[in-house]
Amino acid sequence: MARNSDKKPQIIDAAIKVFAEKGFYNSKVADVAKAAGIADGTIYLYFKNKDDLLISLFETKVSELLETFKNALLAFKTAKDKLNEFIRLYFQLMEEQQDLAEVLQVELRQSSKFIKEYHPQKFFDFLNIIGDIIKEGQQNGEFDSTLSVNTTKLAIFGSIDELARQWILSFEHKFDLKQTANNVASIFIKGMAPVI
Amino acid sequence: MARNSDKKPQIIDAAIKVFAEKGFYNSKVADVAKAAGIADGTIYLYFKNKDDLLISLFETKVSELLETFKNALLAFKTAKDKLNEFIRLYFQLMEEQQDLAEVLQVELRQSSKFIKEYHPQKFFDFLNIIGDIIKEGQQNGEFDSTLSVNTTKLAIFGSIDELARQWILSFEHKFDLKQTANNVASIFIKGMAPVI
Amino acid sequence: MARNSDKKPQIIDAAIKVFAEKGFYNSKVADVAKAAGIADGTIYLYFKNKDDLLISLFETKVSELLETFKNALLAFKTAKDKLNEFIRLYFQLMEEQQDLAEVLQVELRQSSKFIKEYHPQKFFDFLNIIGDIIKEGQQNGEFDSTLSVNTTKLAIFGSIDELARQWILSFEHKFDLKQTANNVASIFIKGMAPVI
Amino acid sequence: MARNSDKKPQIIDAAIKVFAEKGFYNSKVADVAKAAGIADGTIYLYFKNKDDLLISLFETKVSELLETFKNALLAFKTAKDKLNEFIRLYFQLMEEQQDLAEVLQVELRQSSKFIKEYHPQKFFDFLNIIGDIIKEGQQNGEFDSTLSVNTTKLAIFGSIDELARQWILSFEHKFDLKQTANNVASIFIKGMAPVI
DNA sequence: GATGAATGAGCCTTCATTCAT
DNA sequence: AATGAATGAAGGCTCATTCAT
Repeated sequence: MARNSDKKPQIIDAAIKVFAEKGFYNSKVADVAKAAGIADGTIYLYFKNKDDLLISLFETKVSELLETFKNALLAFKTAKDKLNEFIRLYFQLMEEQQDLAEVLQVELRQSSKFIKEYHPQKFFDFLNIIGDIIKEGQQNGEFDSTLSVNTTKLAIFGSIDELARQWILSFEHKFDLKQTANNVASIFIKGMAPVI
Repeated sequence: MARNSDKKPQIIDAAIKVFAEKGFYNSKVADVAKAAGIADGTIYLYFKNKDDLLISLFETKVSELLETFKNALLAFKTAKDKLNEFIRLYFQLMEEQQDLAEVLQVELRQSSKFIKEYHPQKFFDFLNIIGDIIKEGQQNGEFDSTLSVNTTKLAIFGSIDELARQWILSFEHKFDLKQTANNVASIFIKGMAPVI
Repeated sequence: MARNSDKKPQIIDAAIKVFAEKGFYNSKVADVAKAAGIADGTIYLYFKNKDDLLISLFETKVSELLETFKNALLAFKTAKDKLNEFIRLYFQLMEEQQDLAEVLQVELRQSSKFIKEYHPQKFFDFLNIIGDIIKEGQQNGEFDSTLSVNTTKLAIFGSIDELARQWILSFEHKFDLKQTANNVASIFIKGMAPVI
Repeated sequence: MARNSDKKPQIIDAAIKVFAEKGFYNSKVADVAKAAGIADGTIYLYFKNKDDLLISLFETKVSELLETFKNALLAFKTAKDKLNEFIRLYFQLMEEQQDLAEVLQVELRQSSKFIKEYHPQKFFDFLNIIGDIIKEGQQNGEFDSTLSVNTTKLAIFGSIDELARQWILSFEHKFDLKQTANNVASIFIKGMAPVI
C-alpha cells in the first residue's frame, strides 16, 4: 500500500517474526509477505529467493549486533569488564529481541550448513569480539596466556548462547538473566585467571 | 536385504547419515530409504511419519548416550574427575560419530521447537548428568555451592557443544580435541571452585 | 487408478489432445494429467518436465510416422509413384490424426527453436524420406537431375504441410484432400520432370 | 528517449527482435520494454495487452508486406514473371528481415490458433496475391486452368515459406537463396503449365 | 512384511498488468 | 504521457504418504 516506505527492512523484520515462530522451513514466503503487509511477489523485488531472504537477514542483523557490541565495549577498560559487559549485553539484547534471538540461534546453525554457498563471515566476526577480549586480557595479565583464544572464545560463546536459548525456550520458570550473566562471567573470569 | 535384521535401527542409522549431510528439511524420505537399502514405503511400517523418524532417532540415540555416560562415570569418584571425564567422553563420542553429532546438535535444536508435541525429555535427562556432577561437587566442597545448578549445567553443556559443533564444521585446521577437553574442563573446574 | 496400464503412451496421447486444443504454452500440466486420468505428479514419473513431455511426444510420434511411411513406400516401384503415395498418405494420416497433426505442425516449429538443446533429428529423418525419393527419381531419369535435393524436398514438404495445416484449421469449406493430393503430386511431378 | 518519436512502431520493432529471439511465450513484456528503451507500463499505453501487441505487430507488418508486394508486382506483365518476382522478393525480404521472418512464420502459426478472437485476415490477403497471380495465369493460358486456385496458392506459399524458415534456422551451410528462388519458381511454372 | 507406483496437497516463483507519482 | 514499484493470480514441480500387489 504505502509506496514509499523502505521495504527491505520491513520484510526482514517480518521474516524474523515469522521464522522465529515457525522456523524457516515451516514458514511460507506468503506468511512473510502477509506479516510485512505486502504482496507475495514484492519480496522478490528485494530478495533473490527465500534462501536469500534468510541470508540477508543474517548479514544485516549480525552486522548491527557487531556494531552495537563494538560501541558498547568502548566504555570499558579492562578485559574482565569487557567480558562482563559482553555477556550482560548479549543477554539483554536476546531478551529484548527474542524473535531475532531465536532466528539467529536456531536458523543460523541450521542454515549455515545447508544453504549452499553461504559462509557466515559476519558471525565469525562477531565471535572474534570475544577473541579480542581474551587476547587483550592475556596481554595485560588478566587471563592465563596459555589458553587457546580460538577454543576459549567458542567455549564462552557456547555457554551464553545455550543459556540464552534455553531462557527463550522455557515458557515458565525463566531464570534471572542478570544474575546468570554475573555468574557465568564470574566462572569464566575465575576460570581463565593466570596460574600463579 | 538381510531377511531377519531389524529394520528399525537400520533405518535410524541411514537417517543419521542422510540428515547429517543434508539436514532434516532438505532430506527426502526416499533418500533415507535408499541409504537404508529398503523401499520408501517400508519406513512407514516402522515410523509414523518423517517427524516421528527424527524424534525416534533422538530418543534412541540420546538414550544410548545416557547409558554410555552413566556407565563411564561410575569409575570416577570426585566431581572434578567426573566432569573431566564427561567432557573428554563427549568430545570422543562426537569425534567418533560425527554424523550423529551433527544431527543431534543441529536438528535437535531446530526440531525441538518446531515439531509439534515433541518435548526432548531425554535430552534434559542427559543435561542432568552434568547437573548431578555439579550438585555432588557442591555437596563435597569441590565446587562453589552458591552456583545455580540449572544455569551452570547449561553453561558447561553450551561450551562443549559449541566446541564440538565448530570442530565438526571446520574442514581444515581442526583444533586438538583432547587438549581442548582438558582446557575447558580446567576452566570450569577453576571457575566453579568454592570461594575461600 | 489402474495401476498396471502403461502410462507413458497414455500420457502422450492425452498431451496430444490437450496441446492440439490449447497449444503447448496455454496447456497446464494439470490439464494433461486430467485428460490422461492420472494425478499431476504421475507425469513427472515418466517425463522430466513439461518440455520433456513435448519433446518425447515428438520423438515418439515422428518415429512412428517414419516407420509408417517407410513401410508404405516399399510397395511402390517408381519415384513418381512413391511421391504420389507419400503425399496421399501424409494427407490421410493428418486427416485421421488431426490432433497429432496440429501438435506436430504448430508446436514442432515453435518448440524446436525455443526449447533449449532440442534438435529435431527425427523430423529431419522424416524429411529425408522425400529426399530419397527425389534422389531415386533423379537416378532413374524420372526427375531433373540438376535439382537440389535439399531444397526441393523442403519445397515439397512445405507445400503439403501448409495444405494440411490449412485444411485442419478451416472449419467449413474444407477442400477435398484426396483430389488435392493428386493435384499437388501432379504439379511436382510435372515440375520436376527432366528437361528434354 | 527521443521526445517526439512515435512509440508504437518503436515498440513493435523491439517486439519483433525479442519475439524472434525467444518466441512469444518465452518473452516477457519487460524484455520488450527494455529493448524499446521504455518503461514496462508504457507498452500498455499503446497496446491493450501482450496478445494485442503480437496481433498489432502482425497486422502492421503484413500490411506493409502487402503494399510492398503489390507495388513490386506492378512492373511485371505475365503471370510467370509475377510469380518469379513474388518468390524472389519473398526470399529477399525474409533475408533482409530475418527477425520479422521468424516472428511471422513461427508465431503467426502458433498464435492465429490460440489467441482468441484473432483471425489473420491480412495474412489471407497476402496469400491472395499468389491466388491472383494464378488466376491471371489461368485466364491468359499460362497455367493449367483446371487447377484449384485455393489449394495451389497454399502449395506455393507453403513451399517458399518452408524454404525461408529452414534457411533462417540453419546456422551454417545456408543454401543460396537466389538460386533456390529460381528453382522453385521453375518447378511451379513447369508444374502448373497447361496440359496440351 | 515389503514394495514402489501413484497420489495430490502445497508452495515457491514468475510475470502480465495496474496505478500512484 | 511516462514511469516502475507493487500486485497477486497462476502453475510447474516436489515429495510425504498411501495402498494395491
